[in-house]
Amino acid sequence: MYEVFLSKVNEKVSLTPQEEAEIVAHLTHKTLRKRQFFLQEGDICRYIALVEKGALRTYVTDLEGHEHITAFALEGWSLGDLCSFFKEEPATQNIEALEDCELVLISRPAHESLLQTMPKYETYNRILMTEAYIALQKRTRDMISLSPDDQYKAFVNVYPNIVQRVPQHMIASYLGLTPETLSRIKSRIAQHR
Amino acid sequence: MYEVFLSKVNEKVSLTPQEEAEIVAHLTHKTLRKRQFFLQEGDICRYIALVEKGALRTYVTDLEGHEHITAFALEGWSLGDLCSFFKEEPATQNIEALEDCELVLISRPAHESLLQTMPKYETYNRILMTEAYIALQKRTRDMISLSPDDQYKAFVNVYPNIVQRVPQHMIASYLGLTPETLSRIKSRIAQHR
DNA sequence: CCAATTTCTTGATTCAAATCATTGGGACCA
DNA sequence: TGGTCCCAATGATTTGAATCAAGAAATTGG
Repeated sequence: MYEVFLSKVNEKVSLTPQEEAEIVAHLTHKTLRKRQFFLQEGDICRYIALVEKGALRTYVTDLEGHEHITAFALEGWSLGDLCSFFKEEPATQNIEALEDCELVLISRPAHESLLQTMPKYETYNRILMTEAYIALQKRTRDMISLSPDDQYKAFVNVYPNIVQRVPQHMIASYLGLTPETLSRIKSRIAQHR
Repeated sequence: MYEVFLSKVNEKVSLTPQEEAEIVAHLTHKTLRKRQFFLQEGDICRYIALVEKGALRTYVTDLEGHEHITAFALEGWSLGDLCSFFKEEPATQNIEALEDCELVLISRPAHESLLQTMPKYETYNRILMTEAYIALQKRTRDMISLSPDDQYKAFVNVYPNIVQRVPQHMIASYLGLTPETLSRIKSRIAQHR
């Protein structure tokens, strides 16, 4: 039931069976139906989730009430409003299931406890955060320096599986475009080959 | 000479004098003249820097050769192309001094050595990366959801000291605008009060 | 299986920012 | 002192994406 989580940790630091058991003892499990929310703006994010199965989207709402998707998450990806989780402030992000989902959760107390008692867990988190930062920096760079066409091409290359599973207008939202513009970009790209 | 670095670490984990000495033994010092580069695209980023004094900008170059500033750094801020630093790949970022600078450097071997031998250093890094990730996420959210006017206002509120020290066209570049547009935004904001 | 809803595409129009172009103000220096 | 360079401000024009609008295709649910 917690294989995906453990295999993620084992990718970075190798755990003994005892350590695996210790971690599992701190985890809980949750299922979500399509369109259910894992987190809503204004609530406090009490858990970080890892996706065992399914797909979700994270989005924020701007002053005019428009939604902007900031992230997708598929199997093996982590989720949560870190700012809200660590500072116990109201979340600014919404996280919604796009398909029926199986999640593994870790609460703040469980997280802190593991950090205290298991150096490998802290190492895992340091590496995880470093990689997440690098990935986000890369995405920010692409947003800034690529044309919409190239952004879409990059997106398709990096996340071909998401393109299959997520409606086009959500990908448009993620890329900061209207659905119409993305549609035109696609036909433009199709032309030039 | 290394007070700024040590005080940054001490903010997150409190060090004994011995630990402070151990860290300092792994650091080096560097001065940079205005317009000198700390890092150039294509080079491998061998050091992470902390700014003791001065100001720098990080920028990337797009396919058409246009520069896009992705970050500024003032006293107490950290710098470097993390992707290049950890993977020993050519850097995609350029880091240039905007004023004469004093930097404290840590090399990859020194960093790894401290991670191995000093749990507090690992804890410091985990917290640092987590905060950096949260801050970058916030910036990305603002880029996506705020109007250019609000983005500029937010920038001025968060970094009033940068506005003083950095030419306007660089702030425009950071915000993803042309200098002309930023100039108009400023006069628009001045009108409405 | 069919009706309802959602999703995608395509066209016409509008609008905001980029681009192009000019001006004026300092700073620095011979 | 006059000249050059750099920077900011402003005006005129162009351009590319958003918006508005409509219809076709696909999915969903009863």
